[in-house]
Amino acid sequence: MEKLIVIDGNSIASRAFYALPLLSNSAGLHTNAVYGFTTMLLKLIEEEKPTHFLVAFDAGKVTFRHKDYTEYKGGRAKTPPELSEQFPLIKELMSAFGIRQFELEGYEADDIIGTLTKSAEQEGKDVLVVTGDKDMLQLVSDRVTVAVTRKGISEVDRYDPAEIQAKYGLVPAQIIDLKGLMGDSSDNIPGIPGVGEKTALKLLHEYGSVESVLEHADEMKGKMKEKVRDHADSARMSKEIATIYREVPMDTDWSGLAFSGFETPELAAMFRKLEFKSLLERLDFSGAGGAASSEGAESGPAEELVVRLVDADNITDLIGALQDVSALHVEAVGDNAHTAELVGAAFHTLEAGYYVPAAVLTAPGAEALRAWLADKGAPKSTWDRHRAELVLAWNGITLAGVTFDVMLAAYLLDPTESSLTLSGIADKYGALHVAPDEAVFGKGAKFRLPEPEAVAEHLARKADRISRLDVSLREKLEQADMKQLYYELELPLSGVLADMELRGIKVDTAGLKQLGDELAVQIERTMTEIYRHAGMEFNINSPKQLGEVLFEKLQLPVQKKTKTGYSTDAEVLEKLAPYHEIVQGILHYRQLAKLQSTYVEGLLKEVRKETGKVHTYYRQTIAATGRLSSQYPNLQNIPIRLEEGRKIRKVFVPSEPGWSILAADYSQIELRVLAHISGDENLKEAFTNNMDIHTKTAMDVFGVAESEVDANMRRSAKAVNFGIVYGISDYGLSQNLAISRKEASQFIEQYFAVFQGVRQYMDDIVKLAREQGYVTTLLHRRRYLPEITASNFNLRSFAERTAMNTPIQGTAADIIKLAMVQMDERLKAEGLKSRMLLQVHDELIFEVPPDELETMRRIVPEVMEGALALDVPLLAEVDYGSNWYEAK
DNA sequence: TTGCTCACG
DNA sequence: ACGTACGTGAGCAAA
Repeated sequence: MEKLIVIDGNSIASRAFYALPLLSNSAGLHTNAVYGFTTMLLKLIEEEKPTHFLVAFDAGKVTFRHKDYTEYKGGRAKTPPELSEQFPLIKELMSAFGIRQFELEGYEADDIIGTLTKSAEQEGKDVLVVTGDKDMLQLVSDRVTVAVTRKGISEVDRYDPAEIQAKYGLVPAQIIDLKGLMGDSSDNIPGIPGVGEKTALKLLHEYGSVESVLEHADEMKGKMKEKVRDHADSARMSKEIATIYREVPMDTDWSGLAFSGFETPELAAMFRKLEFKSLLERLDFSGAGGAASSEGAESGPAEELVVRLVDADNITDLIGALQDVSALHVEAVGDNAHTAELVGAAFHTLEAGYYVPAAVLTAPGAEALRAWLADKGAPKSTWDRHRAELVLAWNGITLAGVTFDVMLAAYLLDPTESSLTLSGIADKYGALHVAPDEAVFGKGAKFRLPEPEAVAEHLARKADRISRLDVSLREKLEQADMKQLYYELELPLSGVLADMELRGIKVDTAGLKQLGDELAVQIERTMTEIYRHAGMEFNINSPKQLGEVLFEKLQLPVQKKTKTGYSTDAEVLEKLAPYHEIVQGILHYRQLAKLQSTYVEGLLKEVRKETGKVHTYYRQTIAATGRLSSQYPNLQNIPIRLEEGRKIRKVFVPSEPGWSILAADYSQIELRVLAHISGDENLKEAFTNNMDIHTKTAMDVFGVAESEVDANMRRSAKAVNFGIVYGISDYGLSQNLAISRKEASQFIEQYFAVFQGVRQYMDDIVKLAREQGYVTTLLHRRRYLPEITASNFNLRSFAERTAMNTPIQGTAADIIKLAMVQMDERLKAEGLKSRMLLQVHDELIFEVPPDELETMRRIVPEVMEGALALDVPLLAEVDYGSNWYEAK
């Protein structure tokens, strides 16, 4: 059965535009109307399964209607540029979908549609018209259904003759009479003033048409009679204008409108350009056409891909081809690379993809393959080399010789990439599609490894994509001037990290358990006290229950609300402390409970029974600024600020008796970086003279001598310095210091008066971000800030603060990463047994044998301070002890 | 899963 | 006038 869908292009585009927030891609192109249009198309294709398709657009500024009625559409607001710039995209999109579009100078889309539906009717074919305009209901017939968008674009009301009868009591042809009487303010059609839908319908039910209503004007009473008589011409003209012209001189032959598959490479490319990531994931672009695949796995006629499943008998084939392997992919199940279960590895050559299951990879017979993996001189590309190295290492296999890692490259090219998956990156950079892992393996409870052939196919395809992306991303890194950052910093660092993590850090589990026991006693005591004050028992961990106790039962004054109820965070509780004794108990309980659950119980769960060590997993591709992050366990947030928590550090001990823990941290690295990149003379001078920066700031901001700076002034100055680094706002500073906004604003003004270079930097960097769309660090690390041009104040302000902060935080990250790579080289070069264990953003932790202590106390600060030459000196302070707590 | 809270730099 | 400090991860409660 043939079925034609005709879309009123202008109408649907503007509906979509106003229904969706003003989305834009990273290039700043607005895409909301395009996106809405696309989702509507996909829905129509799926639900209606049309055999033919057409989108009609208005063309030209003057249509024949204007000749008769110059005011036509006069009241309509001008199309906003954010919408008109999307029309070319929509038209491009239609081509990519393989959908014909049509427009004709001097005619509106309505008329084209009217003409087409008329001919379809005559030929006895079915048409569905999709529009946002109810005027089109006049086209409805037994053959023609009109779908009108309702509230946004996702929902439509479908009208056939019966529906129009039910809703209006009219036949479709009477819709124009309805318009003639009631008019349409959006098109500036007057109708009869004072006649709305209700009156118009009443009149039509009685008289049937505009003409008949006018003829019978004399039968009417009072006001109505007057109105109809006075505006008879207006009504006649309005009806005429509302009537869709169905005789447009055009080809009404359907055969050119045939619609078949749409999942073409062109459409995939279009989606990538528009950054419609979810749609790229949802649709199956791997085959040449066909319907959207719900299976997700590769299906249909895919590209040529020879896949060989390797077993003990044929492994020599792969071994013989190893010199041709350019890329490999190691697959493992589990988020934590240290515990993930190895599935297998795929090896890509131009001739074939080889898949080696874990059992074969680790068994006797694969020695030559493992030797190749460990061969530094055998170059290979990977996706997430860091993870692969860890997974293989835990399976007794060494990985070396990785010369390019696609994931790391994709991260540098856009560190805020929301789907840093091979599938997502392949789509983004125009490599052939590969199904997302969830589509092959399922996720959550539905996770299941399919049969080996399917795994082989998927992993071989991944290895293929890695080798393709290798080529294109190398070039992109060069274009972005990030070659050095990549090859000399990030790529070597990934190996350094893997080494650190594999070594792990020893935990004194007995000491930790004892700490837990002591906490348990205190927690019990504190709970009892809280229940006594509350007069009831409840779950203190539940913000909901706690809120009810504090603000309903005890009637304490509500300070702040969250979107789900009362806020009970520490800031609120501090304010409530004077009102009721229970509050202090709750604060204490929170502190103890955090230590117990996160740092005692949580840490104990991560300790390996066999070695008594924890092996954190540093993530190199998470933070937008270039920092590392740490998981399983997170060793970058071990307590230090409060003494009770700081004791946790006592359980981190050297792995060998007699050794020490040595810690070195950069002093004020971010403010030193700021001094360098802003070039502020005053700030540079402060660091060159190695002054206490907060005291110096206090002296300048408050205009006092060093001897006059009291603790409070220094505290304020410190907060101002933090604020500067974060991208200052008076509100933020006022919150932090609990002062008025006005006072905060004065502080900031004073600061900028004496650090004028800093003010200049802040102004310049925001301007630069607006101009080029991104900011960079000293080592050319990049972060895009598309929202810097947003009209929404919040979004824009956030982007502006980020523009100020990212070069500072990011450059500090660059520097310590450099220090890590250099430190690793230095330890090897000097043949030291000392080991680098941890990085905590501005500090490095080592374990050191006694005979190397003096050397390390000298070398570590030397390397850290010399990692990168700035206009101000870098300073690293070092200390050591028998555990992390003592190394302060 | 999402939201809240809190640990760190 | 708008409502926020920048960057992370983990545990718990409540859907």
